[in-house]
Amino acid sequence: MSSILSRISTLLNSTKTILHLHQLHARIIQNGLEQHNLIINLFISRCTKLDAHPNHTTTHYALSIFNLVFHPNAHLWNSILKANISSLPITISLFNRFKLSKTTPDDYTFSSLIKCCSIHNGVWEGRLIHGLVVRNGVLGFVFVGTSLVDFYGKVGEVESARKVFDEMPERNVVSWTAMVVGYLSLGDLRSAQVVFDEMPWRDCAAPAWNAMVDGYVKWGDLESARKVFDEMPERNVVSFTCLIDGYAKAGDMESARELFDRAPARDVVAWSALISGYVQNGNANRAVEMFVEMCNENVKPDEFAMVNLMTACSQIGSSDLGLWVDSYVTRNSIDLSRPHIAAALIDMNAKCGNMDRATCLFEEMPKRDLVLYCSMIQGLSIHGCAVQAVRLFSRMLEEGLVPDKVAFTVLLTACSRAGLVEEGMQYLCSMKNDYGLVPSPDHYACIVHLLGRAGHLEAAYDLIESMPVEPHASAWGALLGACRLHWNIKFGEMVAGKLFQLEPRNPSNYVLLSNIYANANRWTDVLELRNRMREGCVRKIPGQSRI
DNA sequence: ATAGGGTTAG
Repeated sequence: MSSILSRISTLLNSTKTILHLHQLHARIIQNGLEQHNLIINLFISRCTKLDAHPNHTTTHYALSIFNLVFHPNAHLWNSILKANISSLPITISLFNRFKLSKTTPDDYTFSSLIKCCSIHNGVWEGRLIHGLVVRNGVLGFVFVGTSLVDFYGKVGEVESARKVFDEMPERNVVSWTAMVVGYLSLGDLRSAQVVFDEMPWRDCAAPAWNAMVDGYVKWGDLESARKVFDEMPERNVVSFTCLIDGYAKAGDMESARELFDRAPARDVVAWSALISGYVQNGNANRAVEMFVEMCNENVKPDEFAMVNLMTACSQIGSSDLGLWVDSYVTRNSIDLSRPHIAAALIDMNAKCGNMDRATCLFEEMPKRDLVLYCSMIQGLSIHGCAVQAVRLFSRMLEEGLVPDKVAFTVLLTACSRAGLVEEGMQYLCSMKNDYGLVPSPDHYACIVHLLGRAGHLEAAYDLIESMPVEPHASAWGALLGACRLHWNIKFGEMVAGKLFQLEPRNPSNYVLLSNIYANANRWTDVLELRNRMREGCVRKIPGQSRI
């Protein structure tokens, strides 16, 4: 008997696939061990380890086998709770069954339960379990106390976290770190720093140091982040990544790059911090180069890195590069069913001019959400298929999706590109009346552009004057562009006058008006404008014209 | 005799 037991447990340890699990399950039944707590426990633990990634088939499998055990012991109950930590309701109902059984929950039980509440933001459940922890006399266990500190920190009740922390009879590095992280997540940097400074064994608490660096970065205090970083006794990849990310977000790519070169190791996350920095700071070409370099150093890109690459390509807009990235994504079995990845891929194909591919991807999605629709509508509108874009918006409404501000910006831009005056005005009304959205200056600028291009300069002017929001320079700018389009001197002068007040240093406004004058052969006026431009140190930067 | 736990970058 004991030999079969040790054979099965050895086999379990080397189990890699679901097929192996099924074979072992058969063997367990053959030997009449379905009621054997230890074997079933090992089996369930193995299921949990194989279920690190989505589709919870092995978790369901584990649960079905657990349900056949008549008298599970506390170990087995704890294992099945841990296996189902990704679902709060299942965990709670299992725990209720556990309480009704003859066995009693222990410290292991409660730390799993609290962790589950903390993952799922179960504030109410967590408080309830805190009460049970006290009643069951397990509050003194370090793991239980630490889980509670972590839980209260995550749900934003840092005072409760502090209370548990202060009352803990025994604390270790992890407890202290959880307390620091709790303060940091609420932005209470001072309290975090105080706890961090009092922390014993601080030199061997890398996670706490990294959390401090990350916290200062997240709350915008790059200097303090740097200070903590420089004081660290030992820095690992994470430490470097936190700070690289901070510099990248602040637009200081030189410092980011310098740190990156100094990092002891470079994993995908470190590379991504730098690459996304280049993307966000408008240096898409550099981002693509870095991506290639990363691949050459045998660092395998994950989904996050791929989204960065696709965003960079969208900015560059090269059709060839877009096709290459598309085939790269497909070859490397990146999960296209995840909406944000599919959205990035569709957006990239659309911006790179590969509309057929974009349409194909869009139609083949099992489900289309708002973001996906917006990418597609924008793609069509960029490529002069604005009528189709507007039609797609209607289809989106038919599917029951509710448009937001971004959706309307995309839609109104499409209308203005296609010269759909009536539709545009209707959608602006619908936005206010049907969806309760307040049009932003950008939305108004779209409509002004639309009216202006169609030659309704007066209507556009009236719209700007009647805007409930502060008229943004972009609305006036759109109108001035329209005045140039129709060579209208009267409106042009009036609008330009407003713009010279709003943004006296923007050269395109001067250039537009001077074009209008030139067209009417009013060369004295052109000359006078040139002088005004020079006096105000306004210089036209080549390629920055607004039209 | 035997099994299981809390913190950590994008």
